[in-house]
Amino acid sequence: MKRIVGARPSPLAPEQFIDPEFSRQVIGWQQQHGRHALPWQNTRDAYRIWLSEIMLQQTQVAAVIPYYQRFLQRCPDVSALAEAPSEHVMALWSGLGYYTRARNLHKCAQRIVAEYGGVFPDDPALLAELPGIGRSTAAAIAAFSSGSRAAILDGNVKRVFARVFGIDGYPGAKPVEDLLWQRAEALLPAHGIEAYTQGLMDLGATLCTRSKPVCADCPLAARCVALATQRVHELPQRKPKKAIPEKQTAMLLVVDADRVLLEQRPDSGIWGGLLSLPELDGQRLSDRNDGNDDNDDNDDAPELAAFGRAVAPFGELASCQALPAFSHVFTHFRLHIRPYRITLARRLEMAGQTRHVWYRIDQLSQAPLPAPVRKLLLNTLSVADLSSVLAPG
DNA sequence: GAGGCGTGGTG
DNA sequence: TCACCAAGCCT
Repeated sequence: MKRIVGARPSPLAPEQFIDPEFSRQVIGWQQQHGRHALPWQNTRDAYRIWLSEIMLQQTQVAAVIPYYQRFLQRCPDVSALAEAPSEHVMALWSGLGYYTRARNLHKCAQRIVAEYGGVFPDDPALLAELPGIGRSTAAAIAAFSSGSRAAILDGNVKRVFARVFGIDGYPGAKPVEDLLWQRAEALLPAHGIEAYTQGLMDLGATLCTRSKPVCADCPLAARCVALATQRVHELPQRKPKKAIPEKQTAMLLVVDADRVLLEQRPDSGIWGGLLSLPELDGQRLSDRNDGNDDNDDNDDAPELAAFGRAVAPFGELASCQALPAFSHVFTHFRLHIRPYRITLARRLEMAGQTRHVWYRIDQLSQAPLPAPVRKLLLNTLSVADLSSVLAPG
């Protein structure tokens, strides 16, 4: 860091927090008790480290591991990923959630090839300019792949710092987050950034957990403000929560011979860029505040004519059968889904460009589907339709 | 700067 | 059954 000659440190300058003992304790603990055998460890391959960091954003280790290994099999390096069709990338991500990550991952791979000759830069500031890589993820990638000295500040670190230093307030609030970044920068070790960075993550994931933290085993217990003041359970302060809205939609399960009708969703919005079932116009994500629960199929069920109009571009409606309704809860709203099984008298050729596709039922496992839609299709199409595909003649 | 964006596990 | 949680980034 540059220093203007003659300038004196302000009262809150990072120098105030320099504390070599802190990183020594974290590093020592990590080497003895931290995690050393995760699939993305013991490598300096920036591609593998980057992929793991993106998958791990807001996602737990156990959920990531199978996706990570399958992804690496199909796309073993950044060139393979850059050249892969977008639909393959989305299919590999299908079920992991936060699908903008997958589209940004693909874009990022193409930029690494085009702008950096397929080699990830070491500089965290350059990494942070790439799509899907923010300040913290850039620092993690740089630290693990090239030993660059840069600070991370993810949920684990925020929780550890809030407790060890007794920091009040919601860590997502700007002033609190600024303070946390200041600490994170100031506490960086002169050497051993890899073990230190991994150690902070491991502490947060295995000891300093949100509920039931194992303070007895913590290397920072002796200096932990929250432990000393019996405030471990109330730090970090939670985000103030609001009631989530209720929304509903009618999904159309249109089957014809060995195919089911799917629709590509817009890139922005829920399930962006995935394939999903067509939804009834006017029902899609419309607000609904009548307080009814799931299985009141009759109250405001769509008219039969509405189904006929919805499928008109694809065929002539023969019959329509309501399937069991269910709900799916997102971070920010609850979606009530009413699925309907549609049978066509005859299928029409699709005219012009369309976001719709007749997808082979026996290929659905390859399709980039939202998790609840995949479940619905699996449950509904289990035997009858698959047998029509598999049976000869 | 607040809100949008998924999913599976857990108590 | 349900509320809450888990390695953030983008607009």
